[in-house]
Amino acid sequence: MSKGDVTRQAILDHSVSLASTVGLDGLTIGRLAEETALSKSGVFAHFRSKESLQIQTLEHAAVRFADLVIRPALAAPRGEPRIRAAFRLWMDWPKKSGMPGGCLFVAAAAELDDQPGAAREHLVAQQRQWLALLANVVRAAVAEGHFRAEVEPEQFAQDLYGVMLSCFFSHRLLGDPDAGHRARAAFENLVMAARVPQA
Amino acid sequence: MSKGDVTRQAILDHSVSLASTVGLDGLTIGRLAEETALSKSGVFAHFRSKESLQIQTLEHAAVRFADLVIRPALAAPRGEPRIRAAFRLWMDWPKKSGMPGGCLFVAAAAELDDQPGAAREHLVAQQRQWLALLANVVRAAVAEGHFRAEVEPEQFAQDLYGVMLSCFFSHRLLGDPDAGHRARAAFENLVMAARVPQA
DNA sequence: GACAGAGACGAACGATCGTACTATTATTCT
DNA sequence: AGAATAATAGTACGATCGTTCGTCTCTGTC
Repeated sequence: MSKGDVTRQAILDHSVSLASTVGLDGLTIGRLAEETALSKSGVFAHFRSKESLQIQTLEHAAVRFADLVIRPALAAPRGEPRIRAAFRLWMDWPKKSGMPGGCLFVAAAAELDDQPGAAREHLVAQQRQWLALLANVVRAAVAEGHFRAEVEPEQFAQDLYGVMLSCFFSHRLLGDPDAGHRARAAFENLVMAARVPQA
Repeated sequence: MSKGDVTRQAILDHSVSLASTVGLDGLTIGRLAEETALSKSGVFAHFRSKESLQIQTLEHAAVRFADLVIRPALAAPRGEPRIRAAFRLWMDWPKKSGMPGGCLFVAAAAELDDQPGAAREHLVAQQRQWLALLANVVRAAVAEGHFRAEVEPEQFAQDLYGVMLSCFFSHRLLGDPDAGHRARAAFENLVMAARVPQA
Protein backbone atom coordinates (compact mmCIF):
# COMPACT_ATOMS: atom_id res chain seq x y z
CA MET A 1 0.00 0.00 0.00
CA SER A 2 1.58 3.24 -1.14
CA LYS A 3 1.84 6.32 1.02
CA GLY A 4 -1.06 7.96 -0.74
CA ASP A 5 -3.31 5.03 0.00
CA VAL A 6 -2.33 5.06 3.66
CA THR A 7 -3.37 8.64 4.20
CA ARG A 8 -6.44 8.16 2.07
CA GLN A 9 -7.56 5.36 4.35
CA ALA A 10 -6.84 7.51 7.39
CA ILE A 11 -8.92 10.32 5.93
CA LEU A 12 -11.77 7.94 5.18
CA ASP A 13 -11.65 6.56 8.71
CA HIS A 14 -12.22 10.04 10.06
CA SER A 15 -14.72 10.77 7.36
CA VAL A 16 -16.97 7.87 8.29
CA SER A 17 -16.90 8.82 11.92
CA LEU A 18 -17.48 12.48 11.19
CA ALA A 19 -20.26 11.86 8.69
CA SER A 20 -22.06 9.68 11.22
CA THR A 21 -22.61 12.75 13.37
CA VAL A 22 -22.96 15.63 10.89
CA GLY A 23 -24.22 13.71 7.88
CA LEU A 24 -22.79 13.28 4.42
CA ASP A 25 -23.73 16.82 3.52
CA GLY A 26 -22.52 18.38 6.74
CA LEU A 27 -19.25 16.67 6.01
CA THR A 28 -16.72 19.37 5.16
CA ILE A 29 -13.34 19.10 3.53
CA GLY A 30 -11.97 21.83 5.75
CA ARG A 31 -12.99 20.14 8.96
CA LEU A 32 -11.75 16.82 7.69
CA ALA A 33 -8.41 18.49 7.02
CA GLU A 34 -8.18 19.88 10.56
CA GLU A 35 -8.94 16.55 12.19
CA THR A 36 -6.40 14.70 10.09
CA ALA A 37 -3.74 17.41 10.42
CA LEU A 38 -3.62 17.91 6.70
CA SER A 39 -4.19 20.91 4.52
CA LYS A 40 -7.52 21.47 2.87
CA SER A 41 -6.07 21.10 -0.59
CA GLY A 42 -4.16 18.05 0.54
CA VAL A 43 -7.38 16.33 1.52
CA PHE A 44 -9.17 17.51 -1.59
CA ALA A 45 -6.45 16.11 -3.83
CA HIS A 46 -7.31 12.58 -2.73
CA PHE A 47 -10.89 12.89 -3.88
CA ARG A 48 -11.45 15.09 -6.87
CA SER A 49 -14.83 16.30 -5.73
CA LYS A 50 -17.01 16.33 -2.66
CA GLU A 51 -19.43 13.89 -4.23
CA SER A 52 -16.56 11.48 -4.75
CA LEU A 53 -15.60 11.91 -1.11
CA GLN A 54 -19.16 11.13 -0.05
CA ILE A 55 -19.32 8.01 -2.18
CA GLN A 56 -15.95 6.75 -1.02
CA THR A 57 -17.03 7.39 2.57
CA LEU A 58 -20.11 5.24 2.02
CA GLU A 59 -17.98 2.58 0.38
CA HIS A 60 -15.47 2.64 3.23
CA ALA A 61 -18.28 2.12 5.72
CA ALA A 62 -19.70 -0.67 3.58
CA VAL A 63 -16.39 -2.53 3.69
CA ARG A 64 -16.39 -2.28 7.46
CA PHE A 65 -20.00 -3.43 7.56
CA ALA A 66 -19.07 -6.50 5.56
CA ASP A 67 -16.19 -7.23 7.92
CA LEU A 68 -18.05 -6.60 11.18
CA VAL A 69 -21.56 -7.79 10.36
CA ILE A 70 -22.07 -9.69 7.14
CA ARG A 71 -19.10 -12.06 7.24
CA PRO A 72 -19.43 -12.97 10.95
CA ALA A 73 -23.16 -13.49 10.52
CA LEU A 74 -22.65 -15.84 7.60
CA ALA A 75 -20.25 -17.78 9.77
CA ALA A 76 -23.14 -18.77 12.03
CA PRO A 77 -25.11 -21.93 11.21
CA ARG A 78 -27.83 -21.57 8.61
CA GLY A 79 -31.37 -20.90 9.78
CA GLU A 80 -32.50 -19.22 12.97
CA PRO A 81 -29.01 -19.06 14.51
CA ARG A 82 -27.75 -17.06 11.56
CA ILE A 83 -30.68 -14.67 11.88
CA ARG A 84 -29.94 -14.17 15.57
CA ALA A 85 -26.28 -13.55 14.80
CA ALA A 86 -27.11 -11.05 12.08
CA PHE A 87 -29.44 -9.13 14.34
CA ARG A 88 -27.02 -9.03 17.26
CA LEU A 89 -24.09 -7.95 15.09
CA TRP A 90 -26.23 -5.38 13.32
CA MET A 91 -27.38 -3.77 16.53
CA ASP A 92 -23.85 -3.53 17.87
CA TRP A 93 -22.16 -2.40 14.72
CA PRO A 94 -22.27 1.40 15.08
CA LYS A 95 -20.55 1.10 18.43
CA LYS A 96 -18.04 -1.50 17.25
CA SER A 97 -17.22 0.50 14.18
CA GLY A 98 -16.49 3.73 16.02
CA MET A 99 -19.32 5.82 14.63
CA PRO A 100 -20.10 8.29 17.40
CA GLY A 101 -23.17 9.57 15.58
CA GLY A 102 -24.83 6.21 15.15
CA CYS A 103 -25.12 4.18 11.98
CA LEU A 104 -23.93 6.23 9.02
CA PHE A 105 -26.32 4.43 6.68
CA VAL A 106 -29.34 5.49 8.71
CA ALA A 107 -28.22 9.11 8.69
CA ALA A 108 -27.44 8.95 4.99
CA ALA A 109 -30.76 7.31 4.21
CA ALA A 110 -32.72 10.16 5.74
CA GLU A 111 -30.50 12.69 4.03
CA LEU A 112 -30.34 11.27 0.54
CA ASP A 113 -33.86 9.96 0.11
CA ASP A 114 -34.72 13.15 -1.75
CA GLN A 115 -31.40 14.18 -3.22
CA PRO A 116 -30.71 12.55 -6.56
CA GLY A 117 -27.13 11.86 -7.47
CA ALA A 118 -24.45 9.23 -7.48
CA ALA A 119 -24.20 9.11 -3.69
CA ARG A 120 -27.87 8.27 -3.39
CA GLU A 121 -27.64 5.56 -6.03
CA HIS A 122 -24.69 4.05 -4.22
CA LEU A 123 -26.54 3.95 -0.92
CA VAL A 124 -29.69 2.54 -2.49
CA ALA A 125 -27.73 -0.28 -4.08
CA GLN A 126 -26.01 -1.06 -0.77
CA GLN A 127 -29.19 -1.15 1.24
CA ARG A 128 -31.12 -3.15 -1.36
CA GLN A 129 -28.32 -5.69 -1.23
CA TRP A 130 -28.40 -5.85 2.56
CA LEU A 131 -32.18 -6.28 2.66
CA ALA A 132 -31.95 -8.98 0.01
CA LEU A 133 -29.29 -10.76 2.01
CA LEU A 134 -31.47 -10.61 5.12
CA ALA A 135 -34.37 -12.02 3.14
CA ASN A 136 -32.19 -14.85 1.91
CA VAL A 137 -31.12 -15.68 5.43
CA VAL A 138 -34.80 -15.90 6.37
CA ARG A 139 -35.49 -18.04 3.31
CA ALA A 140 -32.80 -20.41 4.47
CA ALA A 141 -34.44 -20.60 7.89
CA VAL A 142 -37.63 -21.73 6.17
CA ALA A 143 -35.75 -24.28 4.10
CA GLU A 144 -34.00 -25.46 7.22
CA GLY A 145 -37.36 -26.14 8.84
CA HIS A 146 -36.87 -23.54 11.58
CA PHE A 147 -39.45 -21.13 10.25
CA ARG A 148 -42.92 -21.82 8.91
CA ALA A 149 -43.34 -22.12 5.16
CA GLU A 150 -45.78 -19.20 5.05
CA VAL A 151 -43.19 -16.75 6.38
CA GLU A 152 -42.45 -14.10 3.76
CA PRO A 153 -38.73 -13.32 3.74
CA GLU A 154 -39.07 -9.74 2.44
CA GLN A 155 -41.72 -8.99 5.04
CA PHE A 156 -39.47 -10.33 7.77
CA ALA A 157 -36.55 -8.29 6.50
CA GLN A 158 -38.53 -5.05 6.48
CA ASP A 159 -39.87 -5.82 9.96
CA LEU A 160 -36.34 -6.38 11.18
CA TYR A 161 -35.27 -3.08 9.70
CA GLY A 162 -38.07 -1.41 11.59
CA VAL A 163 -36.92 -2.88 14.88
CA MET A 164 -33.44 -1.54 14.25
CA LEU A 165 -34.61 1.89 13.13
CA SER A 166 -36.98 2.44 16.03
CA CYS A 167 -34.24 1.36 18.41
CA PHE A 168 -31.81 3.90 17.00
CA PHE A 169 -34.52 6.53 17.08
CA SER A 170 -35.54 5.90 20.68
CA HIS A 171 -32.00 5.47 21.86
CA ARG A 172 -30.15 8.21 20.04
CA LEU A 173 -32.76 10.95 19.79
CA LEU A 174 -34.99 10.32 22.77
CA GLY A 175 -32.27 8.88 24.97
CA ASP A 176 -34.49 6.04 26.08
CA PRO A 177 -32.32 3.65 28.14
CA ASP A 178 -34.76 0.79 27.47
CA ALA A 179 -34.63 1.13 23.69
CA GLY A 180 -32.13 -1.70 23.23
CA HIS A 181 -34.06 -3.97 25.56
CA ARG A 182 -37.30 -3.31 23.72
CA ALA A 183 -35.64 -3.90 20.36
CA ARG A 184 -34.46 -7.32 21.54
CA ALA A 185 -37.96 -8.08 22.80
CA ALA A 186 -39.44 -7.06 19.46
CA PHE A 187 -36.93 -9.28 17.70
CA GLU A 188 -37.89 -12.24 19.87
CA ASN A 189 -41.54 -11.66 19.06
CA LEU A 190 -40.77 -11.63 15.35
CA VAL A 191 -38.78 -14.85 15.58
CA MET A 192 -41.37 -16.58 17.75
CA ALA A 193 -44.15 -15.67 15.35
CA ALA A 194 -42.16 -17.11 12.46
CA ARG A 195 -41.16 -20.36 14.13
CA VAL A 196 -42.81 -23.65 13.37
CA PRO A 197 -45.18 -24.51 16.22
CA GLN A 198 -43.38 -26.69 18.73
CA ALA A 199 -45.02 -29.96 19.65
CA MET B 1 -54.50 38.09 12.08
CA SER B 2 -52.23 40.96 11.05
CA LYS B 3 -50.47 41.12 7.72
CA GLY B 4 -47.19 40.11 9.28
CA ASP B 5 -48.74 36.95 10.65
CA VAL B 6 -50.21 36.08 7.27
CA THR B 7 -46.89 36.18 5.46
CA ARG B 8 -45.19 34.47 8.37
CA GLN B 9 -47.62 31.56 8.04
CA ALA B 10 -47.04 31.49 4.30
CA ILE B 11 -43.28 31.39 4.84
CA LEU B 12 -43.66 28.59 7.36
CA ASP B 13 -45.84 26.61 4.98
CA HIS B 14 -43.08 26.70 2.42
CA SER B 15 -40.49 26.09 5.08
CA VAL B 16 -42.08 22.84 6.25
CA SER B 17 -42.36 21.57 2.73
CA LEU B 18 -38.83 22.63 1.84
CA ALA B 19 -37.31 21.27 5.02
CA SER B 20 -38.95 17.92 4.41
CA THR B 21 -36.75 17.48 1.35
CA VAL B 22 -33.51 19.25 2.22
CA GLY B 23 -33.60 18.96 6.01
CA LEU B 24 -33.69 21.58 8.71
CA ASP B 25 -30.04 22.37 8.12
CA GLY B 26 -30.24 22.43 4.35
CA LEU B 27 -33.05 24.90 4.82
CA THR B 28 -31.79 28.27 3.64
CA ILE B 29 -33.19 31.72 4.16
CA GLY B 30 -32.20 32.77 0.66
CA ARG B 31 -34.01 29.90 -1.01
CA LEU B 32 -37.02 30.40 1.21
CA ALA B 33 -37.07 34.02 0.08
CA GLU B 34 -37.02 33.07 -3.59
CA GLU B 35 -39.87 30.60 -3.26
CA THR B 36 -42.05 33.03 -1.37
CA ALA B 37 -41.18 35.98 -3.63
CA LEU B 38 -39.78 37.97 -0.73
CA SER B 39 -36.41 39.50 -0.10
CA LYS B 40 -33.87 37.65 1.99
CA SER B 41 -33.90 40.30 4.68
CA GLY B 42 -37.70 40.34 4.57
CA VAL B 43 -37.82 36.67 5.43
CA PHE B 44 -35.08 36.99 8.01
CA ALA B 45 -36.94 39.78 9.80
CA HIS B 46 -39.76 37.40 10.70
CA PHE B 47 -37.44 35.06 12.54
CA ARG B 48 -34.50 36.70 14.19
CA SER B 49 -32.16 33.77 13.66
CA LYS B 50 -31.95 30.60 11.67
CA GLU B 51 -32.35 28.51 14.81
CA SER B 52 -35.61 30.31 15.52
CA LEU B 53 -36.74 29.60 11.98
CA GLN B 54 -35.97 25.92 12.44
CA ILE B 55 -37.88 25.73 15.70
CA GLN B 56 -40.88 27.56 14.33
CA THR B 57 -40.83 25.27 11.32
CA LEU B 58 -40.95 22.27 13.64
CA GLU B 59 -43.71 23.89 15.62
CA HIS B 60 -45.70 24.69 12.48
CA ALA B 61 -45.47 21.06 11.41
CA ALA B 62 -46.50 19.96 14.91
CA VAL B 63 -49.66 22.03 14.72
CA ARG B 64 -50.54 20.40 11.43
CA PHE B 65 -49.76 16.99 12.90
CA ALA B 66 -52.19 17.68 15.71
CA ASP B 67 -54.85 18.73 13.24
CA LEU B 68 -54.38 15.93 10.74
CA VAL B 69 -53.43 13.01 12.98
CA ILE B 70 -53.83 13.43 16.71
CA ARG B 71 -57.25 15.05 16.86
CA PRO B 72 -58.91 12.82 14.26
CA ALA B 73 -57.39 9.76 15.93
CA LEU B 74 -58.74 10.74 19.31
CA ALA B 75 -62.15 11.11 17.71
CA ALA B 76 -62.20 7.35 17.08
CA PRO B 77 -63.64 5.06 19.78
CA ARG B 78 -61.26 4.13 22.58
CA GLY B 79 -59.32 0.89 22.30
CA GLU B 80 -58.32 -0.96 19.18
CA PRO B 81 -60.32 1.26 16.79
CA ARG B 82 -58.42 4.29 18.00
CA ILE B 83 -55.11 2.51 17.47
CA ARG B 84 -56.11 1.60 13.94
CA ALA B 85 -57.16 5.17 13.26
CA ALA B 86 -53.91 6.56 14.64
CA PHE B 87 -51.85 4.21 12.51
CA ARG B 88 -53.75 4.91 9.32
CA LEU B 89 -53.67 8.67 9.81
CA TRP B 90 -50.00 8.54 10.73
CA MET B 91 -49.02 6.64 7.60
CA ASP B 92 -50.91 9.03 5.37
CA TRP B 93 -49.90 12.25 7.01
CA PRO B 94 -46.79 13.23 5.01
CA LYS B 95 -48.83 13.04 1.81
CA LYS B 96 -51.86 14.80 3.29
CA SER B 97 -49.73 17.54 4.72
CA GLY B 98 -47.93 18.35 1.49
CA MET B 99 -44.44 17.33 2.52
CA PRO B 100 -42.81 16.25 -0.72
CA GLY B 101 -39.75 14.96 1.10
CA GLY B 102 -41.61 12.67 3.47
CA CYS B 103 -42.23 13.21 7.15
CA LEU B 104 -40.28 16.22 8.38
CA PHE B 105 -39.95 14.73 11.84
CA VAL B 106 -38.20 11.65 10.52
CA ALA B 107 -35.74 13.76 8.55
CA ALA B 108 -35.19 16.06 11.53
CA ALA B 109 -34.72 13.13 13.88
CA ALA B 110 -31.85 11.74 11.85
CA GLU B 111 -30.34 15.18 11.49
CA LEU B 112 -30.60 16.44 15.04
CA ASP B 113 -29.84 13.29 17.01
CA ASP B 114 -26.27 14.47 17.37
CA GLN B 115 -26.60 18.23 17.18
CA PRO B 116 -27.32 19.79 20.55
CA GLY B 117 -29.38 22.93 20.62
CA ALA B 118 -32.84 24.30 21.07
CA ALA B 119 -34.15 22.75 17.86
CA ARG B 120 -33.15 19.31 19.02
CA GLU B 121 -34.75 19.80 22.43
CA HIS B 122 -37.94 20.93 20.75
CA LEU B 123 -38.08 17.87 18.54
CA VAL B 124 -37.27 15.52 21.41
CA ALA B 125 -40.10 16.94 23.48
CA GLN B 126 -42.51 16.61 20.56
CA GLN B 127 -41.63 13.02 19.81
CA ARG B 128 -41.61 11.96 23.46
CA GLN B 129 -45.10 13.39 23.72
CA TRP B 130 -46.27 11.54 20.63
CA LEU B 131 -44.82 8.25 21.82
CA ALA B 132 -46.40 8.77 25.22
CA LEU B 133 -49.74 9.46 23.58
CA LEU B 134 -49.45 6.29 21.53
CA ALA B 135 -48.64 4.34 24.67
CA ASN B 136 -51.69 5.78 26.38
CA VAL B 137 -53.90 4.78 23.49
CA VAL B 138 -52.57 1.24 23.86
CA ARG B 139 -53.12 1.37 27.61
CA ALA B 140 -56.71 2.30 26.96
CA ALA B 141 -57.06 -0.67 24.64
CA VAL B 142 -55.94 -2.89 27.50
CA ALA B 143 -58.37 -1.23 29.89
CA GLU B 144 -61.09 -1.60 27.31
CA GLY B 145 -60.49 -5.34 27.21
CA HIS B 146 -59.37 -5.35 23.59
CA PHE B 147 -55.74 -6.08 24.34
CA ARG B 148 -54.27 -8.57 26.77
CA ALA B 149 -53.22 -7.29 30.18
CA GLU B 150 -49.58 -8.29 29.63
CA VAL B 151 -49.20 -5.98 26.64
CA GLU B 152 -46.63 -3.30 27.42
CA PRO B 153 -47.77 0.03 25.99
CA GLU B 154 -44.29 1.51 25.56
CA GLN B 155 -43.12 -1.62 23.78
CA PHE B 156 -46.10 -1.46 21.47
CA ALA B 157 -45.47 2.21 20.76
CA GLN B 158 -41.83 1.63 19.84
CA ASP B 159 -42.82 -1.31 17.66
CA LEU B 160 -45.34 0.86 15.88
CA TYR B 161 -42.70 3.50 15.32
CA GLY B 162 -40.50 0.85 13.77
CA VAL B 163 -43.21 -0.18 11.33
CA MET B 164 -43.62 3.43 10.27
CA LEU B 165 -39.89 4.10 9.95
CA SER B 166 -39.11 0.98 7.95
CA CYS B 167 -42.02 1.79 5.66
CA PHE B 168 -40.69 5.29 4.98
CA PHE B 169 -37.23 3.87 4.49
CA SER B 170 -38.29 1.16 2.04
CA HIS B 171 -40.68 3.40 0.21
CA ARG B 172 -38.79 6.67 -0.03
CA LEU B 173 -35.19 5.52 -0.32
CA LEU B 174 -35.48 2.10 -1.91
CA GLY B 175 -38.62 2.88 -3.87
CA ASP B 176 -40.21 -0.41 -2.87
CA PRO B 177 -43.82 -0.34 -4.13
CA ASP B 178 -44.83 -2.99 -1.56
CA ALA B 179 -43.53 -1.02 1.43
CA GLY B 180 -46.95 0.32 2.40
CA HIS B 181 -48.57 -3.06 2.02
CA ARG B 182 -45.91 -4.69 4.22
CA ALA B 183 -46.27 -1.98 6.82
CA ARG B 184 -49.98 -2.65 7.06
CA ALA B 185 -49.28 -6.36 7.36
CA ALA B 186 -46.77 -5.73 10.12
CA PHE B 187 -49.31 -3.55 11.89
CA GLU B 188 -51.90 -6.32 11.70
CA ASN B 189 -49.42 -8.78 13.16
CA LEU B 190 -48.72 -6.42 16.04
CA VAL B 191 -52.41 -5.94 16.76
CA MET B 192 -53.20 -9.64 16.48
CA ALA B 193 -50.41 -10.53 18.87
CA ALA B 194 -51.74 -8.03 21.39
CA ARG B 195 -55.40 -9.04 21.19
CA VAL B 196 -57.08 -11.14 23.81
CA PRO B 197 -57.47 -14.69 22.51
CA GLN B 198 -60.87 -15.05 20.89
CA ALA B 199 -63.06 -17.85 22.12
C1' DG C 1 22.85 9.79 -6.11
C1' DA C 2 20.11 11.95 -9.74
C1' DC C 3 15.72 12.01 -11.75
C1' DA C 4 10.69 11.34 -12.43
C1' DG C 5 6.46 11.26 -10.28
C1' DA C 6 3.36 11.41 -6.54
C1' DG C 7 1.83 13.85 -2.46
C1' DA C 8 1.05 17.77 0.24
C1' DC C 9 0.89 22.74 0.84
C1' DG C 10 -0.55 27.75 0.50
C1' DA C 11 -2.96 31.20 -1.48
C1' DA C 12 -6.75 32.69 -4.01
C1' DC C 13 -11.21 32.37 -6.61
C1' DG C 14 -16.32 32.96 -6.83
C1' DA C 15 -20.40 31.65 -4.53
C1' DT C 16 -23.38 31.41 -0.75
C1' DC C 17 -24.32 31.33 3.93
C1' DG C 18 -26.37 33.94 8.33
C1' DT C 19 -26.73 38.36 10.07
C1' DA C 20 -26.72 43.63 10.77
C1' DC C 21 -27.88 48.04 9.57
C1' DT C 22 -30.48 51.65 7.07
C1' DA C 23 -34.06 53.24 4.16
C1' DT C 24 -38.48 52.86 2.10
C1' DT C 25 -43.02 51.34 1.63
C1' DA C 26 -47.58 49.48 3.83
C1' DT C 27 -50.51 49.11 7.28
C1' DT C 28 -52.91 50.27 11.46
C1' DC C 29 -55.01 53.41 14.77
C1' DT C 30 -56.88 57.73 16.39
C1' DA D 1 -56.27 62.14 6.99
C1' DG D 2 -52.19 62.01 9.20
C1' DA D 3 -49.12 60.22 12.68
C1' DA D 4 -47.20 56.06 14.54
C1' DT D 5 -45.87 51.64 13.74
C1' DA D 6 -45.08 47.42 11.34
C1' DA D 7 -43.35 45.10 7.23
C1' DT D 8 -40.32 44.72 3.52
C1' DA D 9 -36.33 45.92 0.56
C1' DG D 10 -31.51 46.99 -0.27
C1' DT D 11 -26.84 46.70 0.68
C1' DA D 12 -22.93 45.15 2.91
C1' DC D 13 -20.17 42.41 6.28
C1' DG D 14 -17.32 38.40 7.65
C1' DA D 15 -17.13 33.51 7.41
C1' DT D 16 -17.00 29.29 5.12
C1' DC D 17 -17.92 26.43 1.39
C1' DG D 18 -15.91 23.58 -2.89
C1' DT D 19 -12.53 24.09 -6.21
C1' DT D 20 -8.25 25.57 -8.92
C1' DC D 21 -3.52 26.43 -9.58
C1' DG D 22 1.35 26.78 -8.95
C1' DT D 23 4.99 25.30 -6.01
C1' DC D 24 7.56 22.64 -3.13
C1' DT D 25 8.85 18.34 -0.74
C1' DC D 26 9.05 13.89 -0.32
C1' DT D 27 9.29 8.87 -2.24
C1' DG D 28 10.80 5.18 -4.98
C1' DT D 29 13.73 3.54 -9.05
C1' DC D 30 17.64 2.95 -12.27
